Amino acid sequence: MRIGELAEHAGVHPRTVRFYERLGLLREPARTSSGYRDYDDAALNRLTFIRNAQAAGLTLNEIGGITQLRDEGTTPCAHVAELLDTKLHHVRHTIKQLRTLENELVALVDRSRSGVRNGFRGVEVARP
Amino acid sequence: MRIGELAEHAGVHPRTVRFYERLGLLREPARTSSGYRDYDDAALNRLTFIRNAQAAGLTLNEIGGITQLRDEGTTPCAHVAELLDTKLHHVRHTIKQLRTLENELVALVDRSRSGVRNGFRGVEVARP
DNA sequence: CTAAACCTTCCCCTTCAGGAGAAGGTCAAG
DNA sequence: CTTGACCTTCTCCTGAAGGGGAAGGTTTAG
Repeated sequence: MRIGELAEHAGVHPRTVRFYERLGLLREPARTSSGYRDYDDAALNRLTFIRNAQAAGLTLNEIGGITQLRDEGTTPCAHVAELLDTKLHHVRHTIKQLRTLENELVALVDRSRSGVRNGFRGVEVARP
Repeated sequence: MRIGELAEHAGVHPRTVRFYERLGLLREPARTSSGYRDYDDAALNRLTFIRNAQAAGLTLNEIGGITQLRDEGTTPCAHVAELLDTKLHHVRHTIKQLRTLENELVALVDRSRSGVRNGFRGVEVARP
């Protein structure tokens, strides 16, 4: 498929696809005889992964590290393994924090809905 | 208190305090005779509010909207409730994404570990 | 065949959330 | 009184994640 189709499937702009390619997040695709980028489904999978990881709060840089690792199929360096492990701990920590935040938001929404005058002041003392 | 003390209490850099002031998130404080910013506890409360709201996923712009409404005296409970509700949905979505990412990372860490054990250490890899 | 709708590369612009450094004034301790 | 830590304004820089338009080539529908 061409870049426009790929982009539409993933819900991004074609520019973004080229941008990711430039960053090394997407591999350079095949080209048609006229020079157009020609993608397969694997590219769509990867683009979707990038979007999901990004939505989860990873930077493109971090995502690049992970996809590179996936590409290589093996992780030759213990240093990289440590890095991944650190990232995993970080992700788990973030999940915990977000759960706490979720509860606080529920409480805040309830309070401001029920017309409490100080409804949003609670945010001031909330500790995310 | 002076800007350094305020900043330290809130865990930010003095530059950040001035930055928030410039954006209108913090009101211009009193000044000492020599021109130093002179903050009271209300400023610390507000700065803490900004940090918490930011941690909750609000942009500085959104936070500015809230604080401005608060300054005007109107109690925008409905508006804030809506904002918080949107953020709540966002947080829940992010948690889901992070769970997926967690699984992905677990798999990568496993592979990474077994790769090291299987003697692929000699393969050189660029440090991410 | 022609026009619209794609695609290409190139290079500069934008927004967000600050950070850096310069050049100078002030305050507290020794 | 001097030194170091802190403060002031000013202007510019960074980095992340793209967006925009120019100038041109390609494809496809009518």
